[in-house]
Amino acid sequence: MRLSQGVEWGLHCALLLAQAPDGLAVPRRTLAEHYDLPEAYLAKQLQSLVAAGILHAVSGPRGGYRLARPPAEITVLDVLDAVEGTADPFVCQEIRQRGVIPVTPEQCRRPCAIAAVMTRAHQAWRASLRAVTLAELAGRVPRPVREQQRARFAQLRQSPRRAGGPRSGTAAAGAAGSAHD
Amino acid sequence: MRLSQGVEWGLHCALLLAQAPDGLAVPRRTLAEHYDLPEAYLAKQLQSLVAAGILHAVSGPRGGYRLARPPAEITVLDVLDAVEGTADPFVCQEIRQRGVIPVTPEQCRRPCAIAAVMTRAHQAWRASLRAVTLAELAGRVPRPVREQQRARFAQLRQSPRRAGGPRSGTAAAGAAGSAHD
DNA sequence: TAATCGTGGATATTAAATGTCTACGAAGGC
DNA sequence: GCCTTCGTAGACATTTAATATCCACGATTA
Repeated sequence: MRLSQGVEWGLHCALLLAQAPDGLAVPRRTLAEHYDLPEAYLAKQLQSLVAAGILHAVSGPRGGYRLARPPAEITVLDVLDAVEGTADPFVCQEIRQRGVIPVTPEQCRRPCAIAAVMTRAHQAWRASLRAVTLAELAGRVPRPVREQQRARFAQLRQSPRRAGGPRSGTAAAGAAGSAHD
Repeated sequence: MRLSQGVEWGLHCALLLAQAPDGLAVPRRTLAEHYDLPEAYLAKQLQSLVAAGILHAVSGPRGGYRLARPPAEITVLDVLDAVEGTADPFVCQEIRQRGVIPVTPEQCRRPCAIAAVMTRAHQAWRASLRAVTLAELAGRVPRPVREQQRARFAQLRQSPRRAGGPRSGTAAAGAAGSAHD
């Protein structure tokens, strides 16, 4: 059992957008560069978040992605459900009914105890993720990291192209110990 | 994210063994027929349970599998860990450190909040599974199903071969509404 | 000694995750 | 109106894991 990469990508991108000023749209390329992710594949993951109503996509110049609602109203579970789906990782195949001597459907009115236990565990997992919002996560971002991001967003507002700034000029400064999250 | 079939197989087989009398060993073929599972692949899953110290394998004629310890001392989590491993389904790739402006390792002394949230959820999931033992699950098996199994185990003790009994003779009776779990 | 078992490894098959590419439509600036 | 910057949608290719099968081998018992 393993969660796809899209979960980490989606959570980090959503968390980054949660720290963007008001309604600023962040282009996909900027997000991809920020975390060194394949832009084309990231597009797929972000589409899921848009379809789920977590992100809002803006077309055209100065376009990009922004949160569809306040960070305090988006839980980690919301992002998980959008990227991974809401299905229980345990899929009961009812092998009780398949054997040499199959259980009759009447005896299966109540789902088998095993499936019940697995479902309860899944609910506990979901409840834990539902208890945390993007706003709370944003509050835990270290101050220096947050300020670095603020500068990045400012750049974005001024020059619509090459959101990371001139690559050659900032290479030295970037390697000197800047931070993001 | 999805759990492998082996989880359901392992849980059902362990639950069945939990209902077997004292130290009776149940051959793999019997288990496979009981749930209509591919015997060769089931062997792989059972090996994991043996390696984890949950099952004990007995070689030779009258051999098979039995629980390595009392059902009350085997939790659902034990089986899950044996079959699926104990790894967190969320693997943090620390994409914070990979971007155009990487976060310095010093700023990552504390694991990123996102990973922390995911880990906590995983712990909640595990705690939920750890709270249930095979003995408790066995107690929830319907009475008629349990008695059917008792008869099956008795057959096993008497005739070492063809644990399911003569296939042709029991076909009609088997379809008439017998039960197992 | 022969028959019944489980073990371990090699191998094939299938499904899903991962990643890329291209044509297209939407929206703003000139 | 036209062009550029964007996201969208779908068709692919690639990689990895799950699923499954098979066989030679050792252990055990009648």
